[in-house]
Amino acid sequence: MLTKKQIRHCLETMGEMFPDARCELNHSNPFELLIAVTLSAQCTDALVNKVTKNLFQKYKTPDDYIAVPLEELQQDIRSIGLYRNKAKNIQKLCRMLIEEYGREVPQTREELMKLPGVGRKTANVVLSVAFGIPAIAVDTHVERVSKRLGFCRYKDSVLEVEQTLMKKVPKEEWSITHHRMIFFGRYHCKAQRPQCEICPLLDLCREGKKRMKQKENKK
DNA sequence: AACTCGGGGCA
DNA sequence: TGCCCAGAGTT
Repeated sequence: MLTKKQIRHCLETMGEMFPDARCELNHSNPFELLIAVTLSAQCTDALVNKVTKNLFQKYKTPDDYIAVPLEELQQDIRSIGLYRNKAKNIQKLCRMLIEEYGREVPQTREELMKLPGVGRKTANVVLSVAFGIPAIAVDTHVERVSKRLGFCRYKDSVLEVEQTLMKKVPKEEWSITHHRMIFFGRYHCKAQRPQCEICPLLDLCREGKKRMKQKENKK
């Protein structure tokens, strides 16, 4: 496990590697962000943005989403995987916003997670990106990077990864931290072919050192 | 903890 | 073709 100081160094380096790290999902208000993040599960944000470009022209409010038949909304997001369930969830979610939350996106994790299709990760993205409330959204990238570098233990659950990060990173940096780790994970510390050879963090990365040693033995 | 949903993008 | 993608819900 890395120390707080080492983790800080890692995060700063990631910030230098990806100075523009931020949420890339199209949105102009919390409601649109909520829809976009819900759609983004298990698919790339580029694809989500392609769909929401037209979607947000047609649907502005929760009422708009439930005014059409389910089949129509499904067709409108058809190019995204899992679109049947996602369309169903969005309509259910919009009904809840109308009936229980006065058409406003709730601003607590507990309430957000009551919405269908909204888990802990989505709730944390909405909190931090839409409302500026400190949160660390742990997706596959954040989890993988945390485990490879040694921010946490290999066996940690997603929730444990989040709790460890919150403990080791100052609150003011939670939001930027998850974006930096996501960019680092997506473009550099990839799931398939991590670029350890050119990684500025190789010296303190337990997985990287292991991989480089294995490579050395093969020669 | 394991399984399922799922079309598009990329090697 | 095969494999993965800014997960969530159910068993």
